[in-house]
Amino acid sequence: MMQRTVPEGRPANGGRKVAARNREALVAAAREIYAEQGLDAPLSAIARRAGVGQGVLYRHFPERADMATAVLEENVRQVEQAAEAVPLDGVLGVLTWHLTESAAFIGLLHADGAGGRSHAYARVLSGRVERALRRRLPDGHRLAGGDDLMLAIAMVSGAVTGADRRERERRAATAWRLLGVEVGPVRPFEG
Amino acid sequence: MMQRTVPEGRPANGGRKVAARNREALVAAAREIYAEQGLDAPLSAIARRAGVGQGVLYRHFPERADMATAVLEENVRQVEQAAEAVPLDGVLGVLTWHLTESAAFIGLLHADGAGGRSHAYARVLSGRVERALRRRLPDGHRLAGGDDLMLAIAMVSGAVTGADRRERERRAATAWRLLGVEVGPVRPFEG
Amino acid sequence: MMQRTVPEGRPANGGRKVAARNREALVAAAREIYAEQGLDAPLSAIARRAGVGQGVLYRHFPERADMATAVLEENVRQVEQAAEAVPLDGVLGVLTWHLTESAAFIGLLHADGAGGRSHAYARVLSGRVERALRRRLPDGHRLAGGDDLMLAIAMVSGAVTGADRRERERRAATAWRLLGVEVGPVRPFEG
Amino acid sequence: MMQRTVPEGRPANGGRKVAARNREALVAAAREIYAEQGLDAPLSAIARRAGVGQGVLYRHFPERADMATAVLEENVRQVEQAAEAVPLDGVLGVLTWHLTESAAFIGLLHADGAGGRSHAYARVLSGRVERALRRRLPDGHRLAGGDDLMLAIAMVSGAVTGADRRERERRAATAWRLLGVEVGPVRPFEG
DNA sequence: AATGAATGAGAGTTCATTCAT
DNA sequence: GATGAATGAACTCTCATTCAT
Repeated sequence: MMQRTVPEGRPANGGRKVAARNREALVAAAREIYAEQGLDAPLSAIARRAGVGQGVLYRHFPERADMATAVLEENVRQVEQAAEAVPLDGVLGVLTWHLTESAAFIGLLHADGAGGRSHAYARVLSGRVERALRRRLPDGHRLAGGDDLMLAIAMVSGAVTGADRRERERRAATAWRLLGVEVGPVRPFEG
Repeated sequence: MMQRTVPEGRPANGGRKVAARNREALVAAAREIYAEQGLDAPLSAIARRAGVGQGVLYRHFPERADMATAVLEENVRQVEQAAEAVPLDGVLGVLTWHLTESAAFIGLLHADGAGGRSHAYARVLSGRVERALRRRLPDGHRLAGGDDLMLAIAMVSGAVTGADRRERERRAATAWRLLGVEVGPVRPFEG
Repeated sequence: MMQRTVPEGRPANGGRKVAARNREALVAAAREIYAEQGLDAPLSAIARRAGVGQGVLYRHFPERADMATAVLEENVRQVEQAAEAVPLDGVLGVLTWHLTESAAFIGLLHADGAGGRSHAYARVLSGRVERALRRRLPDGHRLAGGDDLMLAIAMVSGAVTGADRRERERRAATAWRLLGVEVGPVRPFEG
Repeated sequence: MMQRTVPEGRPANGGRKVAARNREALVAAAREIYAEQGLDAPLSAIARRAGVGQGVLYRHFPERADMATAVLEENVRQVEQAAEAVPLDGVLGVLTWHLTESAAFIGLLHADGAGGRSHAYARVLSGRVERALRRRLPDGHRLAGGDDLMLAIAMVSGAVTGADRRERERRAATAWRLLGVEVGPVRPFEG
């Protein structure tokens, strides 16, 4: 049988299927790179890690923040799913896991906005986190009033920033304790 | 290759007297720029704001972090002075003022960075803040144990980041309340 | 801080086809600039002469020495080709031509520098020159022993540096005479 | 007895004696720094090593090359003194010692001149070396004709550049051997 | 649609040189 | 005369973003 040769110099164009796969690969790569290098990591590093060209990255995420937002989006979705399934302390455990693992979570919820599309979207995501938690929040809970809930999250986030992975988890635990809040096991949500 | 400089029409060289003035101008400029743009602001912006050449900045602050450390140092000194004069809630008020005013405060105390001279110094400053507060901390205070004290500060800092000035102050108050800690008036220390 | 680029009125992006052409242009420009200004010439001068942006230079030659090595590589190839075709005195003529034309030649073969990738490669090239010459070197030739051969080349190079073009050629001739070695016509190798 | 205090902020002004001492210190420092870092070493390093301000350096050596020339001048004087006292092979030994020790020697004799005062002076020094050697050169010596003598020196210089100290000495010996010239012990001239 | 090279604006850093004190 | 700070141009290197193929 003859060997079919791939025409040289013409990169494969996989069509729609590949496009979706690329998007996922980019988000996954971004999650890793952000964790390793922080949110300021060069976009080229993400594209490289994802195994795609820079152009693809721009096609899927035209603004720099879109990339980070996409990672955050996934995190938020997990928190929402957890809120469907487990009581408050469990949800907080999942949330805490994301706080300690994912640079995107902290960095973006914190982002002092110049505004812009993705800043607005970060606020949307922030609202989704709040709603997800609040449905599990019993009346009269310590954090039930005003924006105490989101503030507490920001505080835990503040407690963990700047430390290495192991230390982050320890600090998160202490921080919640100082807030007088019970937190379940710190781990990702698995349906 | 050697550097070839064109020495035409050079502005006056202020001489030795201006050295101290320049240093102060740089620190003041850095405080402003950090507040506006964050700790990653370009050094050139600081030099420009201070009205000096880039070389002057490097003479006074050979490493990037030295600049931020100098700002931090001033903040810490005020906290220490407050701790000499007023009781805990007052000191926390001064501390909180710095947390809400100065981007350099926590970013630096917290950085678990690569090490290096100024990282070590940041730890020294961190220790000084802790000692200053602890001497005013009654036994059995909520934050008396372990590193609860510094962690609480980091938490308030986390609560505060990303908001505008007015909002920052409100959030700081709420954050301390969530921690169950009484805080005096939020203001700079004036001997 | 992130890099903010102003993308106004950007010149055309030549696309992938120009890559090879750019590389060649850079090597050619480097050859000229090195000859004019020495191996320490600013890389920006090379990029400018080649008519490309600085980034292109770095893409093709990530380390400073890579650029010089590329020039050297071409020189060495010519010597090797000459060694395939003509007897010793002819090869030495070609070699001498490169010594008198190209600043990159000895500066690089000689650098006992810190090591690093391109230093290693320089040694490879040095070995290739030596082998190319040695295959044409009759037993018992004056330069047959030890590293006499490469040392002699370094000596001629030393004789030649610092003079203008015409003078260089004269000195090279004298230098070889002092070494008691017969050299053919000094000229580039043309297949 | 009262302690006499040195008036602060007024650097001692030692008068003429100190000026001479400073000049010597600078030349000595330059010799060291050049040996360590090459002729492109920052002038500030030389001033620092000499323990004087940058201004003093410029007072004594207004042009960059003046500094290097001063070092070279001393080298040349030693060769001249040797030529008064010992036969050719001894003088060549002293010369070789300088070639292997002193970056200034090689670099400057080689300097492809833009011209300028110190380039001219380098030629003067070059002439002095030649005359010093020639008076010891028997008629009919290998290097007696034309500029063979200086060319041979340049060749040895070329042989040694780029190697580390120990290697330089070995190469110098081989180089002189290839030139068929007998050389005495390689060492500085001590009256 | 994907690729990956090109572009060029900065950011960081280093020094030669001047000059008030 | 000496000191050493100031100046700022020049150089290296990095990326965000575009775009021919």
